[in-house]
Amino acid sequence: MRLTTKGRYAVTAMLDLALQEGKRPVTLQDIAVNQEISLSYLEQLFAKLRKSGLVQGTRGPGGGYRLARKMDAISIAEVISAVDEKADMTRCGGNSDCLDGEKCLTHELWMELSDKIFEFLNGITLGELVHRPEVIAVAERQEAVREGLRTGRLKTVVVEADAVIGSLK
Amino acid sequence: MRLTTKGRYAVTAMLDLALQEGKRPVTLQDIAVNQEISLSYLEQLFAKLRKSGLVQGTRGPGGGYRLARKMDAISIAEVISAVDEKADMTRCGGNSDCLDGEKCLTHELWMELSDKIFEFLNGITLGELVHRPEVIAVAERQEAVREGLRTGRLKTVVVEADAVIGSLK
DNA sequence: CTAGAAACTGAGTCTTTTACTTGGTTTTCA
DNA sequence: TGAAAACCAAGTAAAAGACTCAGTTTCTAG
Repeated sequence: MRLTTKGRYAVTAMLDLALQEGKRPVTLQDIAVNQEISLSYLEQLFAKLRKSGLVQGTRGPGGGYRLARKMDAISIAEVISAVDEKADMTRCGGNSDCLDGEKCLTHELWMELSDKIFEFLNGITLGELVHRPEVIAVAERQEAVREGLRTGRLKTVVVEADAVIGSLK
Repeated sequence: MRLTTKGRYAVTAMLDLALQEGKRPVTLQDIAVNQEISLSYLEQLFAKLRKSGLVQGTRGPGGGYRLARKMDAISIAEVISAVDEKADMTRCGGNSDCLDGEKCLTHELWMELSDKIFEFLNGITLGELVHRPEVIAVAERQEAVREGLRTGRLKTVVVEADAVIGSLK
């Protein structure tokens, strides 16, 4: 899971689409002006977004792009990994075939972290960002749960978490 | 908060130090061999880590690097931002002085996400990664639960996430 | 029915970042 | 005192990022 300005461009562009949901499709020209980014570069990014099934384009005048799914069903992780080159972040391909104990241990630890980051971003949707008050609240509670686990206040936290979960239903 | 292979190098190198805590200081030569990365590049990364007060080097034979603080007091976010050029991810400098409403709205949303990611990585320490992988596992389950509750698809979510992760490797 | 608006495509270039190379100096230990 | 290590700085090669140009297709508004 890489995280660069390229991913940012993709996410903000997708947010642009989300914000115009319901209206006419959004042209890349519009986004290019909004984000101060070249039209052609955007076209390249959107080619990838389209191939990943996140976005749907219609040609001709009055055309443009729309989200292919509801914004609540599109996660940040999906958007970012759509435009990222999936370079091997471990150099041992995650195959754990670098038998040099020490080396592969750190690789394993890294991948654990990497997965965690992915899960985190996979748990946030465009919809949440757009309707943000709840996002922050939920995310903060989530953080509190984790924090509690680390510091050893396990039981109270679980109780709190249950309360939170209850309130979500 | 950027996240590239450079950040990965820094984090895994710090993990190397953490794993050797208590023993003799670790030489960059060792890390270079472990991580299959050039010595001089490592030196550059460690220059930044040292300037950020994360690491402490001792010269001469028998010398090397140690963590400057306890591993539980060093967060992943600190490590990554130590080696990252803090390029402006928003292009409006976060000053919200790009008055073009639409444009700055997406910037604001992005920064909200960006802050969230930082907080997330700031809440994970080297010590956690080294000592308590269980905690992270638990946190992952938590995330999956939350996701499931929101979308109503409880069981399938974990499976899907696994599939996505798999396709990235 | 047609002119133009948009999505699509691909090749090539410039820029920035990443990663490495080289060739040092200092410090400290054995 | 010689070697092992951290430190330092300048330059280069390679990769990724961002853009330019030059088109073609598709469709719709007029």
